[in-house]
Amino acid sequence: MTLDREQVLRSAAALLTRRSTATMDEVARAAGIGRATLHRHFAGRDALVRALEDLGIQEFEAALDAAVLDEGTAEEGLRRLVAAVEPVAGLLSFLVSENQLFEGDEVNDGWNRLDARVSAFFRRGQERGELRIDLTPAWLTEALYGLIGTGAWAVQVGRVAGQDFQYMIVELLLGGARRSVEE
Amino acid sequence: MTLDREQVLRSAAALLTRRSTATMDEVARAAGIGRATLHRHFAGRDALVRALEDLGIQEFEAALDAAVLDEGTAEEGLRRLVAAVEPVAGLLSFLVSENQLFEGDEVNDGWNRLDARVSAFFRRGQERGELRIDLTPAWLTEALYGLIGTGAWAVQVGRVAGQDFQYMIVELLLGGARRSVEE
DNA sequence: CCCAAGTGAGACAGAATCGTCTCACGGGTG
DNA sequence: CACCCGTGAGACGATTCTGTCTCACTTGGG
Repeated sequence: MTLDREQVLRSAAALLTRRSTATMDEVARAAGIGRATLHRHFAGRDALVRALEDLGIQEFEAALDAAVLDEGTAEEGLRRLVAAVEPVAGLLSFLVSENQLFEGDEVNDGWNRLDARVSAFFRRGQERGELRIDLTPAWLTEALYGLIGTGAWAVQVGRVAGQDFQYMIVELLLGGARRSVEE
Repeated sequence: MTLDREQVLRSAAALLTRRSTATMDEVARAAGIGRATLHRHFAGRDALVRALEDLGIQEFEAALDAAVLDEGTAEEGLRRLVAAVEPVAGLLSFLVSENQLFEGDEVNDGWNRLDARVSAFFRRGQERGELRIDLTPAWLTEALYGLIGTGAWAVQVGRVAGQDFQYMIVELLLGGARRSVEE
């Protein structure tokens, strides 16, 4: 009887990731609830997206915590991070592309905090000599987001096997970021 | 007096890349023309997107031709490709994200042809021993698209210097794809 | 100089979506 | 068992966008 708010948000994220113009009615149908009920819990589309943001930030932050980026090498940390992030990849990629919409009007500072943590992680890797220094932490951070989004989509359409998600991303990103002897 | 169709499409791409929900009126304003004129040349939003697709495919194909991927090493080919693609990066990233919308109903086969060319390029690189074989050509292709889109956005918001666009993408992607002695 | 073609601005109806409201239904609780 | 809260379904007006049309204006060619 009582609405499962989390389940609604997850199905909404899954739908909006594929089609960001989806109707409130479609979002409701996808969640298996009525449009009226959806409006009772989220006062309009903006509120829904805001709730998705909060959920995404919260889950991404949890993934960052779970990855304990401080421990071990940069490679180990990144592998843990990507593994922890995989279940949230769809939601995350939605928010990243959605962030481009909010034209600087109100950038969620929770997002900035996450950016800072990821960026700092890459910077530490550079300082320890584990990562190349000619690729900026900001770019590595953006590239990580982009690859996660691309990977999630590639898996969804069957272009990449789901079990290869982590491997593909980490190997590609890290191989590029890792200091190479040749060259 | 006569409408510059190409210029309209470019400004439309620039706008729609940032905000895919932009109104026909906004698209017209951005192009500096009236909404009526826009409708005279593109019968509806779908036709506009279709025209953008055609333009993007055409320009990407031209970039592929200009890059002469067959000549030289995979690294040289990729550098030429990214350089040739840079001016079209915005349009390209729009189409990639837009492609996710067309839910398989009518996949432009021109797009498949381009995919095949890029994918074949990576495969040749693998067969020649220049690229790692544990990352599939399909994934490398998707990753290239993703990084181009991410890079274009990062430059647009000032997170990455515009002059670093090519370097960042090629170094990251190639470093990951290139066979590494360590490991 | 005049005319034809293309354009911009605005009006207009139709369609789609939104947000709210009402009402009947059903499960859980006292 | 009866009550009550939350829900689904649908109606409703308001808003927004769309696509088409008209009309006056500008520009370039004859």
